[in-house]
Amino acid sequence: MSELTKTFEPQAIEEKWYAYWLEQRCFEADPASKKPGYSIAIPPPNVTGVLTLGHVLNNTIQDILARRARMLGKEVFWLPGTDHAGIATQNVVERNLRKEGAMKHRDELGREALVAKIWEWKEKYGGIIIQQLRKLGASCDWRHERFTMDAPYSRCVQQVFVDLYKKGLIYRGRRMVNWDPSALTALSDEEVEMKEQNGLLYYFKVEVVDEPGAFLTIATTRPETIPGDTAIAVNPRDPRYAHFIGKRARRPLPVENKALLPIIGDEHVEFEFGTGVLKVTPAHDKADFDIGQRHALPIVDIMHPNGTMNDLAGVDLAGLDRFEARKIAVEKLRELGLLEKEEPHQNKVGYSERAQVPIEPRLSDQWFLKYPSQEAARDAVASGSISFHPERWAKVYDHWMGNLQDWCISRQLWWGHRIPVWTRRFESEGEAAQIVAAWESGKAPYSTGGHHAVAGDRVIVLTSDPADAKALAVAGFQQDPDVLDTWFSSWLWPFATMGWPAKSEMLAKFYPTTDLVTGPDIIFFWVARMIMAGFEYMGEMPFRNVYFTGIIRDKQGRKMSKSLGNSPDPLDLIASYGADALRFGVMRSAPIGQDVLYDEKNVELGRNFCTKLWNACRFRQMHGGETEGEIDRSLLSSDDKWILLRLDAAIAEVSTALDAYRFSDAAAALYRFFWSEFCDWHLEASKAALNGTDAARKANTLAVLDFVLGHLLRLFHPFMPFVTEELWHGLGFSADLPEGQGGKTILYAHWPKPLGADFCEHYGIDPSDEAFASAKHDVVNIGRGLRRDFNIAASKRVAFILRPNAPMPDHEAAVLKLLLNAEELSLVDGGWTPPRGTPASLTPHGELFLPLEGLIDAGAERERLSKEAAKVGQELAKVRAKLADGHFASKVPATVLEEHRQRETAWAEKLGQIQKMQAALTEASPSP
RNA sequence: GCGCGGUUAGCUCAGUGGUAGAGCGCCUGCUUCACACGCAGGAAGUCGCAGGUUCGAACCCUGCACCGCGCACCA
Repeated sequence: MSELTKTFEPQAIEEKWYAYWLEQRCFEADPASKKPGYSIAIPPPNVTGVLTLGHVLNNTIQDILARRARMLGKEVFWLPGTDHAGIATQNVVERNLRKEGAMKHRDELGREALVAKIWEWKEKYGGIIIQQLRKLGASCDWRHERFTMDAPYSRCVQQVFVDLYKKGLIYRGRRMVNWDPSALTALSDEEVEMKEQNGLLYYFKVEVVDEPGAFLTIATTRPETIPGDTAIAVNPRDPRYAHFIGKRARRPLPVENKALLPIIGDEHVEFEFGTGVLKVTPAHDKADFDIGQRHALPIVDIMHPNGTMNDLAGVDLAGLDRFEARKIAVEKLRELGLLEKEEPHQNKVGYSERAQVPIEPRLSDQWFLKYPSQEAARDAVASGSISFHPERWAKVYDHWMGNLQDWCISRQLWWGHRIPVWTRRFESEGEAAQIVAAWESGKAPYSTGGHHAVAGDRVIVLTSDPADAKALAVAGFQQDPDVLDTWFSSWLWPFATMGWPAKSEMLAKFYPTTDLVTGPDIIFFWVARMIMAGFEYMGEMPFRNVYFTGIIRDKQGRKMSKSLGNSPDPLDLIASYGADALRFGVMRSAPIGQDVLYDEKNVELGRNFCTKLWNACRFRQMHGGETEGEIDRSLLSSDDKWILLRLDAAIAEVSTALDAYRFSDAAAALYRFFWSEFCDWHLEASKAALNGTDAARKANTLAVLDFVLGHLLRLFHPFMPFVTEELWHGLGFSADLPEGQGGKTILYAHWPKPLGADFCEHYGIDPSDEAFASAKHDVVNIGRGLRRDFNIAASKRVAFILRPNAPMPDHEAAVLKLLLNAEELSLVDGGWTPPRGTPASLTPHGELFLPLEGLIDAGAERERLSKEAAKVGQELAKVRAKLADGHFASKVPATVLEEHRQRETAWAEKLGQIQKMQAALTEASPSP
């Protein structure tokens, strides 16, 4: 037991204990343990990332879950790691290389050199966020840190690709995809964010050449794509236009190629929108592409991949950016006299989630996946086998699962898992078949587990074995240049990190994981896909519970962002307030299922709270004595019993809240119990005995304090690991405990159980004891109220007189005296009459008087009493009115009726008392 | 358009049928021997609006308004 310093300095103890925990190997999970397993796989942060408040929220929750599970006797495995985050990481490194002048464009470096540069960068900076998590106190098993591009992990990814291909679920196809013209890659539907745009709707007319003099007016938001139009469509049921179907119209742009377009009928066209006439651009719009397919229309692609117009767009537009081209196209239409009007129009445009540029629908060859194990994945959540918190996200999940679109998994990037597909074109189909036949009877240029297929004169080989690459190259095969969507690797996270495809002992012990803590924004990207992968490859769900955090916003409710500068650095906050303060502050303000409005005030509150805890423990320590002495039931005061009952309630409340993932409720319960109940009442009350002369009573009071603190520190530990560990040792709680139960560290101290009936019986604690102590609190509050009403400074020590309803033991009265800051508290019997006009108030323990020794201000007392009488009279009238209502008396449940009657009695008694005092006052000094 | 949240004190939020709550902020007093990162007090709310159910509604039902977020191929 070392002496606690006067002020709490978090920085010193944080470092000390984290090092201690690592050295003692406290976070290391043993798959051979007999204890029940508990596991969490961290949502791997982007390897380029730095810690944000979002990470703080997310990882604090995981740490609370992990630490509590440890205290509950589980074998805990919290798996840490990072994600290679394809586009984001490649962007960051490319930007840095350009800034350094190392390159202007990635083509200068070439694929291999750039990827090498990114690895270099990753080795140098990729550990930052991991180090930061340690500062926060995260109790991860660092021996198992994983990265989604570790060699074994990469192999898992490619093996899954090969397997899904063999199952016919992965295919290559020429389809409309979401094209990011800035990153020059395809994206999945989920990576496209729809944004409201204030744009213009342009009305222009086209001449119907087969009906001289007839024109059709078309409304479009994208006039720059006119050169790519290959038809005009109307709804065949539209009487205005049906008769034009089959005729031809002249496309106005490009001016040098005014092609004739067929007018076709298609149900897709809405009557009401615009003019009801649609220009069809199969190469640049998904819906138009579908129409094109239905009508076998040609596809004219008028754009380069980077979003600039190509030669097919015509001389006026070629080379221009698509938005610049829009302006020019409009000008041209105006010059041609074909532009009728333009009107403001609000529409939604897909943006690349990352690059924040508008997506261009583009026809390209990509790899697609039909999701596996859809049914099992959907059922698991619908049936509650996997439970979502808050539950409402299950509905969102279910809706998405019911409308699954094939997943575009190829990306035209360099950083990521290379698609494990090699192809070679042969002279003829015959030669291809011959080669393959030779492989089938002899030696193929790839290892077992690989797979090949023939498509005409092309032979395709899939293999996940990195050693095969050379052999295939020698055999003249070329690997697909694309990489896989990052999420195609992260969806394997819960098992690819634990040794899969081997049947590892980690998997046996810790799969499925227990809890997943993540944001609802990646419910489709990650959560849903992990569930499908889990069922497909492990035959089982990847996790049992999913807790969705809110999003951290600033005080004004805006998302945190670098550009707004409203995103504080958690490390700065830890430096100035301490990690425990940050954790507790954030958790206290993060209600389940709601966004968190971040305010530094919350961290300040956390800091104040840690300091208060520190000082309460110092207070205990300053009174010396033995740690955790025997509690003698015969010496328990009502305050002791009260705080034990409150502790019991707090244990239950905190445990229930944590079981239900209601972290802010648990934090609030801890706050209330410690501050309002323990410090404000019990600690203050205990001073009577601690500063008294009765040594036995003092020792017993300390024993109770220790009992409560010992439980309190354990309840707090998951929220505030550092300060609780320091105090645990500082107060000597670790001294007598076995190593695995709190002796070495509070980490393994048992999570408190509700005290229970046996405990209460053993110590002679009865629920009525709680009432007795609460009644004492009332006496104190009323006494302080009297002081206030008569303007007696809190520091001025006055005498109080109590006429108790029942005998009041000396040690109980001593507490009242102390809390009233009274010079003296005299107990008088029923026969005693106060000097006339003495301020008095009825308390649950009897009448309390404040004798003012001739200083009575009769006017003030009269005023006070009449104010109080009015208030009490009002309450009494309210409850009487209810009771007088016949409906009420006849319909209300007996308990409620009884409660109202008691209330009536209480108010009536109170009023009678006040009236008696008023009468006494009048006798003393008749009102003027 | 459909769906999901939300609307309670100046701010952030608890409160799911029976006497409106907490933290912060504000105001007053206090350096009282653990803590001024503190202590003791105080002011402050027609519980978004309108109906309905009920003896009784912040709470249940219906409708509406406003805020936020998803989903959806109206160009």
